[in-house]
Amino acid sequence: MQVTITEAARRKQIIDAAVEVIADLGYAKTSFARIVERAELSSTRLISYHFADKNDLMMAVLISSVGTLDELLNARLEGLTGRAEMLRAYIEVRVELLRTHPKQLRAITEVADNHRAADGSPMFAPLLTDFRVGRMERQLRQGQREGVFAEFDPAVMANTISSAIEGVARSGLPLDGYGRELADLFDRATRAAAQ
Amino acid sequence: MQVTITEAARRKQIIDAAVEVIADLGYAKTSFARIVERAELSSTRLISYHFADKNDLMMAVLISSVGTLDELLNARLEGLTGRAEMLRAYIEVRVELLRTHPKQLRAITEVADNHRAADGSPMFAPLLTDFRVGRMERQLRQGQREGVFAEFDPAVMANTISSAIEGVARSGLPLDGYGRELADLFDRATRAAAQ
Amino acid sequence: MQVTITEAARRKQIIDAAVEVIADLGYAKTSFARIVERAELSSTRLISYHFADKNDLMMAVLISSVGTLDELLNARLEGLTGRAEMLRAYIEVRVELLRTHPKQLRAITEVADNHRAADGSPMFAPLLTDFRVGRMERQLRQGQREGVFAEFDPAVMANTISSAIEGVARSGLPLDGYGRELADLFDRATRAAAQ
Amino acid sequence: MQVTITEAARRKQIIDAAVEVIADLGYAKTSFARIVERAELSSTRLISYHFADKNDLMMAVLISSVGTLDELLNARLEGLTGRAEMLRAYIEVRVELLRTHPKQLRAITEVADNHRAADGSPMFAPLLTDFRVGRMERQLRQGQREGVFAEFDPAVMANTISSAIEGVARSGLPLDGYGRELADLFDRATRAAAQ
DNA sequence: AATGAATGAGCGTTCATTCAT
DNA sequence: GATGAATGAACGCTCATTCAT
Repeated sequence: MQVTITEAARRKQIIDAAVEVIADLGYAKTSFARIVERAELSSTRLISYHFADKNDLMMAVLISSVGTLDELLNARLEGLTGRAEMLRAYIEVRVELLRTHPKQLRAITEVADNHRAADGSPMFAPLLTDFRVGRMERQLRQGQREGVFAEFDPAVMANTISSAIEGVARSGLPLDGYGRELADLFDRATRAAAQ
Repeated sequence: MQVTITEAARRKQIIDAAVEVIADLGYAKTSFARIVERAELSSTRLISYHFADKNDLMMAVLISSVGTLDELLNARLEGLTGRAEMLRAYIEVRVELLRTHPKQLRAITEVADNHRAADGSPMFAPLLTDFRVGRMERQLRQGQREGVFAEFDPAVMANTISSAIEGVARSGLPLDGYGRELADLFDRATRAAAQ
Repeated sequence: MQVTITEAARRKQIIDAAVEVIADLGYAKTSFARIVERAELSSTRLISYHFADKNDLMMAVLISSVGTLDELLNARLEGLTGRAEMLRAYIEVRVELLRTHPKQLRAITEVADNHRAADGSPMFAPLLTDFRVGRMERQLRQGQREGVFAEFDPAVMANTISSAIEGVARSGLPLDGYGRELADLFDRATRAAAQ
Repeated sequence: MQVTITEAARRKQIIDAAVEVIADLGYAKTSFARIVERAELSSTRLISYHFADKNDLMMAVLISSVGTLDELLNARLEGLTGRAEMLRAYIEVRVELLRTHPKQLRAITEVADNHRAADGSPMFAPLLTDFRVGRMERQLRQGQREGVFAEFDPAVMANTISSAIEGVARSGLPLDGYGRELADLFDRATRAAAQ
């Protein structure tokens, strides 16, 4: 059961089509049939062949999209040292990703919000939230210790920043300037008084 | 043609069951069959009898939930005069509603985010967003004119506040103190320098 | 259970709406719901109240339409004596009815052709055909005895004339002149050689 | 994408069963369930697997039936040269087909007459009529130019012949001799005076 | 003379998945 | 590495009809 090059390419093709369908139609209207149309495959059988089940495919979509974006994000943030500087950069890059990778971002949200177990419990949302928010919370807490940031609940602040960024797409507002504006906003909200 | 008492009661029964199912299972897993189970009706036929189609039911769910919550919200905000005071109260009440009306709030989000036309375009989300955000944006703009609020983009700020509130549920954080913390956060982010 | 004026009026209202729906949508797409829309009634319940079942309504549609048209037809034919003259007039009037009563004619055809018992056997078609064709066949036979018509199978001729008239609507050809042309055609086909 | 042997056989099996059901029960009472019974398939799902939707199946029924019969018809008519001779042969063969292929003929009529778009407009009838009648009209017109046929409106005559043939089945009359009788009839109706 | 409320059965269609090559 | 063929279950929706006033 070795993974050949073709196998990997096929999986990527299917995942990419799934990302597009999810971004365009939303999770609820996404089906194997729609993905097959988008990827111009012969039948849904091919998806079942390469992925154990729908859950497996959705996980792959999530891993692929999150992986791609986190890699870009990390590349853009490396080398930054100051906490406030990092926060600003993080927000601006996240908003910038909306312009360069809107489909992946939509797909991540759709899958995380809507993919559930049979009993209705969300499968990926908690992990994803922990992943994103947990990291930021630690940064904020460290910044408070360093005296860069004011007193506030780091968990609430981290979650608020995360939600604010997710909310950018929903707003339909023009993206130019949005990142800077948002960075300014959270700078005011976090900055220690006598910086 | 005219709405009888029995008819209204049945509709309410179905809508309430729908709200619960949507809140518990999410929009994608909600079906007439699940609603029938929850409401202990005889068959899905009864839903089709009282609502033209799925779209009609979802609209009713939205109108019912938004109406209930907005009524409560307005009751709690009336009599407040200062812009900053109003903003604080708005945020705290919205968070408080999460404790008292979690199902309605979840249902609103689920339906607004996921109910779409056949081509995938959202049907209710834009209206709902305009409604909520537009009102707040006008308040912020007025506050800036009055010198209560600092310089910032009111559209971005309104959208950020709205997103932040919607993100509370997702966080899974304890609600006590969350409202106050969030109010403090946006107070710092909006307040004019000469406080 | 006396038949009041209102009762009769209501039945007529429903029958007329049914005729229109059948003519417009065809028998297969006709339902109580569509008739209710057309007649602007409150619910299908009203149809079930005035007619025992679908079969009863369809019978009423047929009786009403056939009755109306036969009355007109007979009025136009009375006083004619010559067999050939009568045949010509019959054909021309039948074609003329297409212009003045297209809906009734379509409804008759639709119901006669498509309304069936549960086992698929037609319910009205044979009677209607017998009624129309039988009468004409007797006229033709009499004309042959009188030496006005040539030798031909009267049953086949009667059925052919009937079919030809029914086929006018299907042709989509302009009606002016069609009746005369058809009358000429069957005059040539029936006329004795040395008239 | 490509049509396999099994696929073609299955489609044929379903189409043939559909033809029988339509011929026996009529279009309005035909459903996937009835076809499944006739073809002894496992479930209606199998029909949906092989045909995009009901419309697709009906089109296939029409194409299959019309194709089969036209092939037979053309084979029987080839080699004939005289216009009058051709007309006679055409009519007689069409009537003969009623004996050998009654189900296909009924199915064609049922589908053409009753299959409609959502708004009630017929989907196949106009094309089918044009196809059949148009061809005959051209033959008649040519015959007139050649002096074989008398003066008459070729469009009306073509439509009348077509209707007369369609009306044979409806008559319930014995078929032996019917074809010849009908051919004689239209021979008299079309033949030029100087025969 | 009419209505409100409800219903069982059936419709065509779509879902992700599986068997057998 | 891929496919053809098929499937059980569920979907939202419409049908004519009935019960109880």
